[in-house]
Amino acid sequence: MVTLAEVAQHAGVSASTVSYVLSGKRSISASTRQRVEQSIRELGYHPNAGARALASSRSNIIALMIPLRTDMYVPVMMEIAIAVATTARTHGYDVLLLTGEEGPDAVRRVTGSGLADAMIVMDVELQDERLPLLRGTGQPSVLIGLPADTTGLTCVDLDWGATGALCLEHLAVLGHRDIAVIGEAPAVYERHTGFAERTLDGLRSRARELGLKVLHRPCEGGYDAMAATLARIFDERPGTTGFVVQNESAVEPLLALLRQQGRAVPEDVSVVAICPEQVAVQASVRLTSVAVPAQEMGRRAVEHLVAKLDGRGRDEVVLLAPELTVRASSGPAPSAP
Amino acid sequence: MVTLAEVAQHAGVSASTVSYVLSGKRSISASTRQRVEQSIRELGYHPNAGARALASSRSNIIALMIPLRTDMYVPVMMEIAIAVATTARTHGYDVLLLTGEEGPDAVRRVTGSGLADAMIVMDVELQDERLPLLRGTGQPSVLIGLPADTTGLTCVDLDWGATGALCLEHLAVLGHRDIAVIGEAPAVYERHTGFAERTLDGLRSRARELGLKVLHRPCEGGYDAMAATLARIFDERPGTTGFVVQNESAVEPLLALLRQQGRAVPEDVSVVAICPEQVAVQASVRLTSVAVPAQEMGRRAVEHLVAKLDGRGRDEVVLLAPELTVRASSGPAPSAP
DNA sequence: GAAGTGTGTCGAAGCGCTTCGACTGCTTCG
DNA sequence: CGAAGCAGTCGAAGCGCTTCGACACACTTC
Repeated sequence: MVTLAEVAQHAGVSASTVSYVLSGKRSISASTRQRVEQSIRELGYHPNAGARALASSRSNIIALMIPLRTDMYVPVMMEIAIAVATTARTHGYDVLLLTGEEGPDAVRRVTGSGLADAMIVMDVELQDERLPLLRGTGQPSVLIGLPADTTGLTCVDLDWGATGALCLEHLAVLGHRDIAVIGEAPAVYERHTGFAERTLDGLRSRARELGLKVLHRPCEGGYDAMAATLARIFDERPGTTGFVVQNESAVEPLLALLRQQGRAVPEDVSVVAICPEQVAVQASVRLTSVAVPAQEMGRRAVEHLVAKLDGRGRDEVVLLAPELTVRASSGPAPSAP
Repeated sequence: MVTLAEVAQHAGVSASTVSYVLSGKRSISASTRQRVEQSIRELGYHPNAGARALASSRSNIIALMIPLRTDMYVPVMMEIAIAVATTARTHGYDVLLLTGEEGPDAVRRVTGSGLADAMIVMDVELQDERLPLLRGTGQPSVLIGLPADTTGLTCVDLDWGATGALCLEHLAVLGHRDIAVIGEAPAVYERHTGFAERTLDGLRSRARELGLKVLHRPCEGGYDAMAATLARIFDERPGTTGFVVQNESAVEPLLALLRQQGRAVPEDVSVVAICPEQVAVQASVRLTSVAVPAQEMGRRAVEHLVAKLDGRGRDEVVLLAPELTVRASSGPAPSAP
């Protein structure tokens, strides 16, 4: 293993000079710099991470807490994680992967041990146990998701309320009056995950303003669950002509079942999905949808974190504006018989 | 920030004693141990990771390289990553997330800097650039996936050859003679990803033994691509009655298209899928399938790595035996007209 | 020409931990 | 009863780096 000292000797300078060449924190003459860089290359030197962390009390690592559960938005989570990792690298950081399993203890451990300089937390619940800890430590952190109380926190998220409203509006403009909302699995609502509730709120309040009727049904993914859910919906509200789906694994079943029942999309019923772009495009009917900007969220989270670590940036809630893309699954409501 | 020295002072012992309490590397009297543990708790002490790494030249971190691409098996990758992270924690390790982006350099960086003690590499290509590096370093590593040459490497993977053979056999036993294989996107084959090619080899060689005809077609996911692929298949081989699908995003389109064409599953054609359990169960027809044991793979990879780090364990190729679960998508071949 | 101002380099201290050898009392055994 | 062995503890060295102050030297500035 090559050390700084060996590089220094090889280049005929002192260790501190090599360090300054590496960090750029003091000016170094061009000739010395070149000599040192040459030695670094020749010897294949890599600074020891532990020593660096100890001496500088900076680990250059960002911790990322991902949910343990895989009952929703798996590809989204993955995309965020990848975006976080790659963005972090461009700023010189590595990413430590924590699963939610340890819960709040993970926050303590990472903060206390100096393992990471900062933290990104996903799958935030409205009253998340981790929040007090994050507020308490001096460590910068960014949430991907929005808790009930955001004071003293930095959050990045899609504006789910606006997303719900946008979907509703789109259907309203098309003349639909009776809307069914197919949501995530009941468990998602039970643990008060912010995005699910906010979407619903946005949807409902806009419906109230526009005088539309909204029926919300959580739904496990898959055909059987969707079939049951759909039956109940048409049972309660036979006049339903608009659907908003926020559950990737219910999208395709819904389309298949509608087809099976002889309800044409978009002639008889319109469907608007809230899902990753890929799902919307690959579905059997190209779906009018609001995409979840996963990459953007990951990137923004890291950038805010880096800003904080550099002393710039302050607590802030960043809500990304939803964008609705009209595709083939929505159209004018059938005129009443 | 609380240090070892402060704990020592608080407990009235020397720093080394506290260290030995923590590591258990020397015997400590029960009374001293208790006093120290008490102090640790009272002060909320967490050992500094950097200092530890420096002094012991062990970071207690495992690096996990995941693919940057998201053109296949995203949920599987995610499941593996989560399994790796949770298993690693039970052995006292944390996980550093690396994307394939940096390529081989990431291996050099992590190895050289002592950032991680060991490495798990996913998305292995048959002739992977990273292999020479992994063989060269003293660092233990485990591949999830199988390259062409495994000498000096430890690998964990599903036995894809056997998986292919198993699917083929199942269809053969049911009397199908003309089999179509719907594969991953062409790009996956082009970069010579081991699993895709091995599956195909296993399938084909068993087909040869049993005298069946096999037609392989790579396929991007989604309806349009699947429709084109399916048309070509029935065009070339109108007598096709068995399908093997290795591409999650082609599964549902295939089923829908078959239905649309009036071909009943499993009465007219049988479908066997190679996909995550969830996809098989949630599909519109419950699919006969071979599951990808993602969790198992992640767990095993970590356990092998930990064994190596402990000086136990040696290079070895672990192939998990595939299991085929019969569900509702496969049945006897229709007797020839 | 003395004082001030940069610029480039070095030496040494120290980050918080692990670990080795040494020491102290015991017990145990020939 | 002295030597040997062991459990339990301590002190000190050192892991590889960053960073602070000091210093040498070359310039400007009055």
